Amino acid sequence: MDPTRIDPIPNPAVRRLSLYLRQLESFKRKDRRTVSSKQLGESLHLTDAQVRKDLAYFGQFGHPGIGYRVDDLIAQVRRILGTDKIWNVLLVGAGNLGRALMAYNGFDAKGFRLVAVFDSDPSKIGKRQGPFSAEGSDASKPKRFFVIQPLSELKSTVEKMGIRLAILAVPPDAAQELADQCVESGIRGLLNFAPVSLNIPRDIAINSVDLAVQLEQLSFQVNFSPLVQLG
Amino acid sequence: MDPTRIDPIPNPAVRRLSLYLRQLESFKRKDRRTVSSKQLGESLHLTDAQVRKDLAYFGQFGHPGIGYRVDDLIAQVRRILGTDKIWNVLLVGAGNLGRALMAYNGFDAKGFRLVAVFDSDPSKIGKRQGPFSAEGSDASKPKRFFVIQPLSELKSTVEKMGIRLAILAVPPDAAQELADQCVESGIRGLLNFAPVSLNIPRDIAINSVDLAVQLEQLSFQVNFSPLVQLG
DNA sequence: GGATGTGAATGCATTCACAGCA
DNA sequence: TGCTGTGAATGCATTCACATCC
Repeated sequence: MDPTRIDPIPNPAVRRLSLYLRQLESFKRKDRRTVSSKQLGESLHLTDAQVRKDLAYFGQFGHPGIGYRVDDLIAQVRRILGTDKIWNVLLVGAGNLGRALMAYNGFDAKGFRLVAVFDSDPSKIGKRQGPFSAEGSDASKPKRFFVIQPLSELKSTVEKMGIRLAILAVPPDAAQELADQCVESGIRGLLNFAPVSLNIPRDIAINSVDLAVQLEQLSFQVNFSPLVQLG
Repeated sequence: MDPTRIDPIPNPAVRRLSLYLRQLESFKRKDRRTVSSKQLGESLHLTDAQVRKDLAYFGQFGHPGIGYRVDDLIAQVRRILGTDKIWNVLLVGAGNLGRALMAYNGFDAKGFRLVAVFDSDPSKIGKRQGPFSAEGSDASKPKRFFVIQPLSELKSTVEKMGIRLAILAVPPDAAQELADQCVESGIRGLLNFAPVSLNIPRDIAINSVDLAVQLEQLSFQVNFSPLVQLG
């Protein structure tokens, strides 16, 4: 009817896209040149049909009789996910988790760069965190460090550095208030580690990681998965 | 046909159960005595029908005209998730993320207790980590610390302490090998923070958290959500 | 009135199965 | 032969709508 109507893309397909990318990068490290939907699927415990359908939502990337060329597909998936360009990311919260995130240096290879850290605790403002050296990785890499900024500088920093993504690693009580400040400052996507449900405008992307929730899921599965039939 | 056949429980329903619990605990802190499916749903951006159906998979917990009694429902959901009893949890990996997890003290209130930490790095073995004091929380609480154990003690510790859950916070290259060791030691559920797809037996529960995947999902949504129609 | 629990209806996502291409 | 891309069929999950109860 409406020719401008685009086929809806299943959310689960987008989630799997990230897994395909991760797996493809692993294949590339092993110098694999091509991979079939069957092989890619098996490595992730998915069916070949699932893999083909997911990728086909976004274009025709495969070659009948051959499979998918690893390099090409990596480039395509990065483009689709938007990580072919670098995203500047900020962090709110310089507590235990925040420090672990600052020290984590797997961001850059994935297209994300942590560029600023904020905290509301006056005793932390202005303090330098780092330098962080890569654990178990090339020690000759340039060491990074961060100077903790006050929230009063949030908006200006977001604008100055063109930051669109924020990671929230703060106590639960403070999370909503700080999420609001991020949104007001122009942030377009939030990764929330606080164990609370945040209210944010519909046009802002959000993703939450709650450690307790993850463990509870394991608890349930370990206890009851053999007894109750899971769907 | 088969009277022993139990209605399959949708996986998404189990995931939401954890969110209901979190939200109910928040309502309890605000001294709410009862809550309706509509109110609980709105706080999590879900429909009331969704909430009722999810809870009804597990029993009849509500009261027509009243709603759900907060205390009762908390107890029921905890029982369903299996967190009415304490789970001993071990951690593999005393790196940056591992240290953040050791310092995190939100476990206990949720029914999980971190009781042992392992690392393969000989220079870390025997070292004490901590004491950890609760940030922004009651400083009078007993301070905890951990002595890093070698992997050779994994199995005996799992057996001695009745540990069934493990958190894997290790580099990607080591993750599969260490997951295997956990399984061999009797671990029944794994929470994996390494950015790799693990192969484990079907009867072992697994849950993975990959920071890059989370950020990629945001990247996609921010870039294309207004353009492409998401399902 | 105000709320639950639940079959029935709808809407999504996955899988099947096969035409078509290298 | 080996593999993709894709309509059609199936299987799940969500929503509707209403009988039922406080």
